[in-house]
Amino acid sequence: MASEELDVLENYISKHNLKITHQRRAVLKVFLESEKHVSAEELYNTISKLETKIGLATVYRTLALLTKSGLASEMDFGDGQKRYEHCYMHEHHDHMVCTECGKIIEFNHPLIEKFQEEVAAQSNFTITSHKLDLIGTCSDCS
Amino acid sequence: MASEELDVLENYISKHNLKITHQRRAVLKVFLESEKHVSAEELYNTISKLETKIGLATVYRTLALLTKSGLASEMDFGDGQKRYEHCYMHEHHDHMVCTECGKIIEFNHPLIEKFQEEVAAQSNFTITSHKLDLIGTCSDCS
DNA sequence: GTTGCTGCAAAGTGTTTGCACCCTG
DNA sequence: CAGGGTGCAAACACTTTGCAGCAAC
Repeated sequence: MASEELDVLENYISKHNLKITHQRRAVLKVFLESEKHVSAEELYNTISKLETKIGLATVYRTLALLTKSGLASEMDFGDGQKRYEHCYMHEHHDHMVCTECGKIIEFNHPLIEKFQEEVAAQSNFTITSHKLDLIGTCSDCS
Repeated sequence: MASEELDVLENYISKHNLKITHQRRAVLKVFLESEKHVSAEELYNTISKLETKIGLATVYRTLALLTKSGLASEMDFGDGQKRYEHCYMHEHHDHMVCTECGKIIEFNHPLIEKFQEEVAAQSNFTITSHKLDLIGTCSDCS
């Protein structure tokens, strides 16, 4: 685990009187190595296949910690579970979700973002975040 | 209950060898009279305040039926429960969700729609549906 | 009178929490 | 060695399901 991300986590942890534990390192490591949109359960399964034995509750708690420290962000694609995405040094983007194979393609379209702001301004609405998901089938599945 | 919607429901029901019951009428009625984005629980509470005594399970089952018959559509705003929106003769729109008061403002921006299609086409992705939610605070709350 | 529908309570999900013990700093 | 962290199991919130009796056609 080379990483800047560990620094971010340790920084957050020391600022909040928390502690680095081997469980937290393990969850962070596997999270960073995982594909983009993991659920807590998937992360737990992956970790369990490796030597380390970690409780599912700890995975949830650590994901909450990563979210608070700015390394992960919670996503909800409506499949019944929260998914977590890397967000350290990672630009904003939206998603196309393939209903056949589950693949998630990321994209970004500056004009869409711009029009969102425009439309919000018309209603005096202050955007704090947004999500745009296109649901359908990807090129492999259609 | 004047409505065309009842016709749609009865039509779907007769086509599928199902039955019209007073519970189904009651759920449909209250659903149609409700504001745009109700949850099953809210619908259940509203119905319970009126004379009729209907089981929560029936509300869930009827909402599933309404969804299949094209009168309602399921939404997930990430607040932990499914919400249902009228969709018979109702144009597509997106949502601004106020995190303070829960208000949901609907909007539609043709160009945003257009760019979505454009960006999907670039990836050979076939859109079947999409959702765009702007999260933030409305004019009353900010 | 079939066959689908209902209410109830039990079972299921995914996630959170209380608690006694453990480990980090 | 103090205070936070962990595992476990129980608790949770929302939704679904099994079943015996009921009602619509």
